[in-house]
Amino acid sequence: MTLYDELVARGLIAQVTDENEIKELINNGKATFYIGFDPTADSLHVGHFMALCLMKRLQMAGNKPVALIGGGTGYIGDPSGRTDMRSMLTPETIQHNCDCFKKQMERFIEFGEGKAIMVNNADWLLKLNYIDVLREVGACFSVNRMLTAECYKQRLEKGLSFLEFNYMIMQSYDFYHLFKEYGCNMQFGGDDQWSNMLGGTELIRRKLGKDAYAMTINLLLNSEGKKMGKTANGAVWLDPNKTTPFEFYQYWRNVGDSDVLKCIRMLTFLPLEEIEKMDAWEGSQLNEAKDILAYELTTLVHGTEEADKARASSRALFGGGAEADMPTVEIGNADLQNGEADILSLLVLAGLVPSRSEARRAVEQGGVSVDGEKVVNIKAVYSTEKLTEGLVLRRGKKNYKKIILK
RNA sequence: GGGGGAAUUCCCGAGCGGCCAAAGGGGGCAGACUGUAAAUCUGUUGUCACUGACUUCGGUGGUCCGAAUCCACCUUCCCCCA
Repeated sequence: MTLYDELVARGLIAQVTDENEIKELINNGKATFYIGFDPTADSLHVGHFMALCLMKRLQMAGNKPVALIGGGTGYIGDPSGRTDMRSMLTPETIQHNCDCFKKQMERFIEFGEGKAIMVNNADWLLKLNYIDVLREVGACFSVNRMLTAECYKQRLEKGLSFLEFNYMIMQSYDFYHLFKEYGCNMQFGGDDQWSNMLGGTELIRRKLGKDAYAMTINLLLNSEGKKMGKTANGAVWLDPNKTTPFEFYQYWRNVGDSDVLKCIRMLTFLPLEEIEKMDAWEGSQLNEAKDILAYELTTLVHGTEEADKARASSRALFGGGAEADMPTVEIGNADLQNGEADILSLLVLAGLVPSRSEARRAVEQGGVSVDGEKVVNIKAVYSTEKLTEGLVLRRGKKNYKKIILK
């Protein structure tokens, strides 16, 4: 099976500019391609992870990856797929985010001589001269055409600043620049990038009379059409300090039935034959598939050791086994009153609830247990002795913390 | 530059000068049912010393016994005309 066919089989490919030419290039390791990452946060997330995996797959097939960090485009903010304006980032934040991205990417992709290269578009975008750009590049773009691009359409209703309107031109300029500098002939990205990417191929054609290609991968959507990799508290991050390996594992362990196989196909490197077998699974058997998905991804992102720990904790908690590797919170005597602590304080100290009011509600609604026993009395107190031994607090079905007095 | 409108609790969005911690929906959380899934049903969703008190309705002052509701100024956003 060729690389291209595999990408199709995994459901990754969304749109391509010239299927035959792209097949020819990537299947034979002849592509030098780039994927851009704008430093909008201090950690990569699942969407970036998909792009990095794609990069890896192509690299394994002999293609040359260029990872572009958007230190320059970060100053503008991509309006694609957004209904509101992005808040402007300060230069310091952008720099910091770029550094974070760089570190994380190095874990997934091999950079160096003859391998992947990393570039930052700040290096060429920031020193552009406005008038020069207008004459050289601006002349190649038709505002009429740009306005019909999908990414601007919805913003025409809500308002689009001139700053953001220029994003497409900057991204196109990147492609043009990389084409000239590194012979970069392809650009990949999320499907929301399609119009921006076409801008680049178009610019290259106009300026240089040469062909370059673009290909987008499907965004990871759940069966309801919502973007995956998001929780109520924000994104699922790759940075273990922002999303712990356990939380990361749990996110994937808890995906909906209808999304498991799709996720395995798109996000893991498991052979397709193996995935085909799982396709027949139904009902509670899918739990096994979810376990595989969670374990595979946690391994890819955090390494085998962390994945093993996360899986062990998860099984212990939900399988009723031992309390292995439970997140633990230490408290001191200063947190006690008269040598004891009441349940509400403990819940707050453990970080299981944000306030005493929430703690009260949780207890009143029967959602709290200590060492496996449901707590109904909001005035329940625990002695120094018990606390020294450690208590396992639980709020709801999925939130556990061990609390211990030091 | 001229004219008009809007800013409400996580989001959307009601809100008569007292009965407003503020309708309704979404989302979140908890419970039941389950497979750590989905769907459904129920409760809950500012804080605390919790049958009471305190702090919230863009900001600052003011009117009033009393203001999210009235007035002034400021800030921000949107729309129409140029």
